[in-house]
Amino acid sequence: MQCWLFKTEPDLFGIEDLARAADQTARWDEIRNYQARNFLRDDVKVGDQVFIYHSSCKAVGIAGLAEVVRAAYPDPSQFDPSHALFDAKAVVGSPRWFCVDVRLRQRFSDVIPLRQLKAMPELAGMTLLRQGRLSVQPVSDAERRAILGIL
DNA sequence: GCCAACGTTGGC
DNA sequence: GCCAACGTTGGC
Repeated sequence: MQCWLFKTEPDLFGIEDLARAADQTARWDEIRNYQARNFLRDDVKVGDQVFIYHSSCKAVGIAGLAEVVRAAYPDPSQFDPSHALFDAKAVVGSPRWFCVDVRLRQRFSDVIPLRQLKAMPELAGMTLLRQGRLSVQPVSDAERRAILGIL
């Protein structure tokens, strides 16, 4: 079992939306970054755990935990001309962008603030803290335990 | 709103 | 393949 961190802007889609979704399950789509895409397409598997991270908002940090319930499939938004992220270069049968489905497992009573994560020596090497802009990223076992240990 | 860091595009 | 210009992310 691999663990991941997925970023999202809660003003657009946050953990509250995931909690309200049917079966608390939602498509994790609209990823348009190749490094993130490659992780989604090649490495994210059913049963993997996912920390849900809220960015660009008031309470920046980790909001909860989800689980992958469907592995990579073509992101439909790339083929939809009315969609803001429509990709004219994407070809059905040879898609560029992928998505997965996740189900909520646990909504943390409080968002774990980014500030607190930054202060933890165990997380000093974490991708989140080292690489600014990556919306799908692996979390090591030690990092996962350190984060869950906060709860 | 600012701005640093990083990714993408496109001319050559 | 280089690199300048431009666009986006995302914390503050």
